[in-house]
Amino acid sequence: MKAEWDDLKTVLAVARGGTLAAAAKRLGLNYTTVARRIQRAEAALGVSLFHRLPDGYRATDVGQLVAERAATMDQQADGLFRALRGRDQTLRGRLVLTAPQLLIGPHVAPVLEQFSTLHPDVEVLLRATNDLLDLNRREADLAIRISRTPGDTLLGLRLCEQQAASFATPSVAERLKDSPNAPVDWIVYEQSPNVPKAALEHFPNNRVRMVFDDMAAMVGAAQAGLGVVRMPMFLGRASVGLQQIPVLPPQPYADIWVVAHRDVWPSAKVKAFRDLLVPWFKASECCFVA
Amino acid sequence: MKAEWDDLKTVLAVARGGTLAAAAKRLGLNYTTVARRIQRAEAALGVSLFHRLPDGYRATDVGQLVAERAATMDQQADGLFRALRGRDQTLRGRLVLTAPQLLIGPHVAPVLEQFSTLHPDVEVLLRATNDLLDLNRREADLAIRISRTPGDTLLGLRLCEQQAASFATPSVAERLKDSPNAPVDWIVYEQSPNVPKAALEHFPNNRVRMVFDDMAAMVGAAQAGLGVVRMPMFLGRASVGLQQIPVLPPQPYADIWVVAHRDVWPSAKVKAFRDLLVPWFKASECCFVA
DNA sequence: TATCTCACATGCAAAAATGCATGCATGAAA
DNA sequence: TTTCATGCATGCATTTTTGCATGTGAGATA
Repeated sequence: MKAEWDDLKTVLAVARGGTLAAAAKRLGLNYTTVARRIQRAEAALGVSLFHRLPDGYRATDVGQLVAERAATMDQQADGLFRALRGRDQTLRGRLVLTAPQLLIGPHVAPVLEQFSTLHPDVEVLLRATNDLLDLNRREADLAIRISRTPGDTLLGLRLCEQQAASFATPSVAERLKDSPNAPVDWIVYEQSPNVPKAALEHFPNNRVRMVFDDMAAMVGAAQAGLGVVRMPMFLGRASVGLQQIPVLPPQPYADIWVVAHRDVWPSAKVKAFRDLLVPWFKASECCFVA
Repeated sequence: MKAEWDDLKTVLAVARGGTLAAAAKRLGLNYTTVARRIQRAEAALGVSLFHRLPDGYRATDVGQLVAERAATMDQQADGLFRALRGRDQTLRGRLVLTAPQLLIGPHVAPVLEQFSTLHPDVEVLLRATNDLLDLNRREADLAIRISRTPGDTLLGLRLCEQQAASFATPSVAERLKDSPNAPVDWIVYEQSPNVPKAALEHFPNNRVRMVFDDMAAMVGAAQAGLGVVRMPMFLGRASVGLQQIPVLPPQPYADIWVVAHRDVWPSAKVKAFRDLLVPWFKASECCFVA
């Protein structure tokens, strides 16, 4: 009959995670604690909320109902925390950023250094991932994304346009120049697993040699001389041992955006970071296009 | 960075109550605990939520914001708990009723006895008050009310119509009969502090002798011979030492309703109680009208 | 069949939250 | 002025909650 809201939150986490361990991880608790909170909630409500299965907890009908309501409470709480971050005008405390791994080294790190020098009391936490972290759930305050759409509830600024081209080792380039009709070996990205159409114009003899699901690995494969990779200009130029080859003429690629939830956008820390990021990318625009 | 939802709930309670003690009472906690939760919330959010004033806690702007969001979370939680009660099909556990004090003795108690005999595993908690308990907030499952409107989000059944009339002691009645033109002394209710208009037709010589804010006290005053009281038929008839007098002919009075929140309405316990209550009032309708 | 992993239950010790008693400040009443 | 009531802060003992270590059972793998 006592602490109820936190128990509801716990029920939601277990319903979402499917196991005690997953829920505990998300909540930052030990799974034992989660198990006991579920027990307590069930005792307090007088109903069973989960089926105990060998491979985890599955919500009962009632559990589902509770989880749904708790989910809307969760949205409210998220909205509140976002609003609080948004009106935070201090330049102290933590700022959570996320950016694609491959963009960070060459083009974000310098901004990070500037920022931390200018605002030494801000602790920057950088999540380097291609996953789209949920800015609604405050998984990050600010995201740098390579994408054609900034999002729905999000605000964004386009940092710069981008182009993609074909890159390979000098030896591969040499071979291509010597025998233009020899087949071109491609290493392609899982999400667009075909030879780019524009390549077919001048080099009709193409074939897919490998399909990768990770761009960093593709860079490595290209560096090892396994074939040609279509990648953003900035990446090919920043990868030692690779050079642009004329198989694929420079073509439009998804732009680079900085986005944040509209609630969080006005926060001083977020604004301060944007204020460094935007001119930096404007200045280095030439790295991204031919 | 840990337990947050319960702290939000606490912030809401303090913002509503104005003092730690009031919030603690509502939450069923010691006020010390409430104070510490507020501290914790302020530390976690890094902002001040309340002004510490000599006469209590007053929310800051941010505190207000937090309280508002927490209020909508609270509504969600209430909705959830109501939904859970509504789908509870057991005839065990607690059932919370509320009814006007004066109606309980003569006309609700017999139903209570029937009910507890039929369903011995249900623990009935009766809140005897004229306050309109908030059925949205689950202050009661089921309410018996004397009112012209069942409410907005509530469902209701009209148990019976009612009439009011004038009552006094036999000696007062005697005096009236002997000298019809002598002034009639009224004890009136604060909420309609005038002599009923219908009384003026046959007895033009009326005056307000006293104004009371409590109907039970008015019954007592009438029994002590202080004057004439307009009251519901059932009450006058059930009060020893009082008799109906012809000053005020029977006139319509607010009906008696049984109401519950629409979410809670289908609960087995609520339904079982209604199923006894409705026929009982139908059978005793004659007590309420002339 | 033996072994490994995963998910969970349970007992116990550490950590945290809670309640109580006491003391202080303010404003109202005697 | 003194006294009382209200509202809150703080120190300390108790209760509750939490985390860790260990053990169990189901299913996959060798």
